[in-house]
Amino acid sequence: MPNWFDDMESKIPKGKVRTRFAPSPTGYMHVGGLRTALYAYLVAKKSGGTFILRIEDTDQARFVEGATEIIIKTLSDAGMNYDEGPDIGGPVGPYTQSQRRETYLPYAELLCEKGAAYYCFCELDEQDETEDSAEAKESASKFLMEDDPCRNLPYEDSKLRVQSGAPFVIRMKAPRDGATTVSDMVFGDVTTQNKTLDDMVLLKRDGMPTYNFANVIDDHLMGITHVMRGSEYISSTPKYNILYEAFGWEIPHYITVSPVMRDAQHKLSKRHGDPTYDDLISQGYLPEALLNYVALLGWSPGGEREIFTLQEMLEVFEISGISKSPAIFDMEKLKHFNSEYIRALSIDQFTNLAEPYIRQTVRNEHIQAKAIAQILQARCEKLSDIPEKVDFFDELPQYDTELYVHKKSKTDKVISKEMLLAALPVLESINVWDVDSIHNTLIELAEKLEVKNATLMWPVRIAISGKAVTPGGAIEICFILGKDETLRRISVGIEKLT
RNA sequence: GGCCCGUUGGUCAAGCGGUUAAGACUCCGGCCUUUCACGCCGGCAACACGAGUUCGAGUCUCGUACGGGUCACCA
Repeated sequence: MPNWFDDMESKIPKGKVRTRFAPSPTGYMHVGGLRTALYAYLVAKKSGGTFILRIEDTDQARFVEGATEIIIKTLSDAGMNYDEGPDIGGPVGPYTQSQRRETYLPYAELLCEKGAAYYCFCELDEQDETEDSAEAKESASKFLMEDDPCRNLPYEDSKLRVQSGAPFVIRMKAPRDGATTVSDMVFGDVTTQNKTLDDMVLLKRDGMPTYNFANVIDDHLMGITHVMRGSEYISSTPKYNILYEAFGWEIPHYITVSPVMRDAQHKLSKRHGDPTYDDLISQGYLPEALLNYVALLGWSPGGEREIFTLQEMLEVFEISGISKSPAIFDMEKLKHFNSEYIRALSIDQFTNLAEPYIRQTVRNEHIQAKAIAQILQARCEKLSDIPEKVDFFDELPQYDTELYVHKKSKTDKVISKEMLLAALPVLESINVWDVDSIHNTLIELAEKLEVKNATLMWPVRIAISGKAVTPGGAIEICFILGKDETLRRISVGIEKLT
């Protein structure tokens, strides 16, 4: 038994909740991962506990440059600050598994000594890497379910072979009879017959632990009290329990969450073209909105309320509200959350966020981004929609005169031309070009002409925007465009209608 | 295929043996409005199926169907 273990334990505060988000650094953060992180964060912080980030990079072949940084940045953008992690350290570090390499072997050997694991010298390389076929898998697992010849090797003999330099892996010696019951805070008690458990590898030939083993060791060493992870791991949990028991360690609380799906049969996956966290952000979704939406995929606070800040979630989050069934990610609903969050922004916040998007198509310096932002805010679902919505400010698009025909406003091409002809001189006579004077002038004109406001406003808006749908009405657009450009566009309209 | 898990409207979901089975998104009407949107009002739409248990079942039990997970020296 490595004697520093006890020291390690004394560094962990007693009686406090400790959770961890333990992603493998793949180079991106997926939506499901964000949700797992969120739940882990909430469980810890709700009770004043500790939230830890641990990087699970035991697969050396999968190293991705900068992947850890992406995870760190995402967590920080989303406001989920961790108390211990690879970049900030902590009492039970390091927090990157590849840096804890030497930690695992002694524990695996301890298990061998205790007879709960064994050295295995079998060569299984043939069906390595490329072999993915069901047949290969079947034959491999068949082999494992049969008694591995190494399983019953006397411990001393194995030890000798190891010392002589023979390559080996260490496998867990799963019990062949009895049953193991796992208590999960979401799924309840799940009982598995031990004979269905395989002798999973604990330590790989390269000396690195497998994911499962590293998880057990690190969760214990780091004092994790609540283990949060996806349901894909639920069937290996009985093996975890057997390991914990072999060590004589306390079994943590398991909180298993079902996957976030693209549709009824497929998980959300980057491979299949589903957006990652970063994709969504660059599509103009707000981190807060995404976090809020994702929280509700698979968890419900029970009431009718749906909008929660991270702080507010902390107050209402309950593990009992987590659902067992998978949830399908619905982009439409995300959009709804996003527009709610956009509308809740102050005008300055929104202007700051929107300006870069506005400037993608509106290059004219005379046009105020803030003025556009003002009329845009209530009709913006996501930021990336903005350039296309405001492009007409820069340049009057080519448009079809059919746009002047609108039944509800009682306009057709003939009436529209009359309206524009009437509007031109009165607009020209305005001295102070502000919203009020434009408004008053046009309303007066409509009265004078004895037409409803819409009959006048519709053609004006079409003439100055060239679009059927615009952010804001005719008056705001006239104002933003400025007097000269407004008059010019109206003249263009008159010509088009002639 | 073995083992494990799940199943309330198109989607997210509330419900914990007695309800007219919430709410949100989407969609469709209507109102408001200078368009669209926002907002407000209204509408369509669900307990997978079959047996039990019970006075009574979306809620409990068992089967069936469908879906998911897992069965790697990947995580």
